[in-house]
Amino acid sequence: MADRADSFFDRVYAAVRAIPRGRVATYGQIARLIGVARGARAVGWALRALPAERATRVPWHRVVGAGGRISPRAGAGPVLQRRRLRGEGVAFRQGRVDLRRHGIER
DNA sequence: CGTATGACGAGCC
DNA sequence: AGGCTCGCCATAC
Repeated sequence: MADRADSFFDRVYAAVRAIPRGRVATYGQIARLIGVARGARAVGWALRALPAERATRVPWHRVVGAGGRISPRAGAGPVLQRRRLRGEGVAFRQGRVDLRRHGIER
């Protein structure tokens, strides 16, 4: 079918949807997974373009910044993200996700 | 087509 | 440790 996974955004969404429940990936890892090694920033742009945070099937909350930090941004996103992750059993250490335990494999 | 923007990231001070 | 700058990438305008 026609090409839906051809655009950069869709490739990002596909990769994010592949993150297992209870685990997290960094923007940089997503970028690498879709073949754009230095496109971490663009990954963030793609997630930002998602419809309402609650009205998407893309588990955007499983994507965090390098080191496991939740990227600060306007709105209740960060709070919701942390809440959802904790709901999946993801452990935080000083405001940061413990990537050693919940990070995806590289 | 040039400039601005942003949910990044690594390096430097 | 914490904060700032610079480089990267894909869009928006």
